[in-house]
Amino acid sequence: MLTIGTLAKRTGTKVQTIRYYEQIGLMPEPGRTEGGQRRYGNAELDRLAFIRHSRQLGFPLDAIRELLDLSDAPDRPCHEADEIARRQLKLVEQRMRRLKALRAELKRMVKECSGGKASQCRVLEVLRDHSECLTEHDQIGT
Amino acid sequence: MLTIGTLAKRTGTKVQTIRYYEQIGLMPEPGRTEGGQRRYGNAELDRLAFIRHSRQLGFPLDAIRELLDLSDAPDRPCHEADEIARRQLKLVEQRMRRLKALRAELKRMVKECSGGKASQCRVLEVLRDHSECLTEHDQIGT
DNA sequence: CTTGAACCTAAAGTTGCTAGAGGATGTAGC
DNA sequence: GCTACATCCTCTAGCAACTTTAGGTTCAAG
Repeated sequence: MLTIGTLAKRTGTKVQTIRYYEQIGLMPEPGRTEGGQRRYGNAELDRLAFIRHSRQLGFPLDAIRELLDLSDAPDRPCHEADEIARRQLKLVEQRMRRLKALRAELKRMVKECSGGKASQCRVLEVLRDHSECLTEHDQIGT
Repeated sequence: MLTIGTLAKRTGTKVQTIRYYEQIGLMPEPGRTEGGQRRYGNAELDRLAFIRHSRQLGFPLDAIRELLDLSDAPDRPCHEADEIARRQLKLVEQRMRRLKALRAELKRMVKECSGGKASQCRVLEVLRDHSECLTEHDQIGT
């Protein structure tokens, strides 16, 4: 019988995150002690490890939910899992391309910083000027 | 005199986002018409362009705030701006390294999918198994 | 039996926006 | 001057995926 803290340590998750996963139905409601504390078994440990590994690969929680469902139903065809993975791969490659462009521009900025006053600073100048960059008006970050 | 919609179009921002920037103090409170609609000048257009370009480079709003302050004080030494840019560059490089590892693992998963049933699916198997991957217990996504 | 680490719930905060409701304004054409 | 109607306004809530805080309870070791 594992406490939530042990589960957390073993999977590199925060305790609160585990409770959050329970809240949104990604982890099952575990058994409790008389005093009301959660106690887990190995099945839960495995499930959480699956979730965390998937998160580390960047899968959103919704996709993980689907993957867990598939994982629980061994007779269903697996092309759905494959689909999800391919989609994720595409996203990752998109982000990589974007980051590459960003890195190039940041490198240029840093390299050309005069080290003098803000008024001559290339960093600020480059930020002020859109014209040299790929003006894709879309989202970043995620 | 520019309306908020014009400003939005010119900078590739949504109208609500501009109002949001105003709310958090990143954009100044502009003048208003008698009826209460916002009217902007070119200074505001430039400022917004600066913000958007910085966001496209992945700078968080806090960093942009600092950069704007620097930009407003031309006599301050620019090494702070340089610092911020370097920090950002480091973050970007970190993310790139991480994404590269992810891509490799995703590619492997996709390649080895048998196309059969979920019970033999490598995608699910790989997700179940942490041992082959760099088990860095830290955040992803951002 | 005491101490203190680890547990509990519930609610709010984080980042950077986006979306919707419900209504007011501005401007172009007639 | 009047009517459409695109655009503007405020306010509130929502998104992902958690994290933090507050205020209290339980468990296990010594």
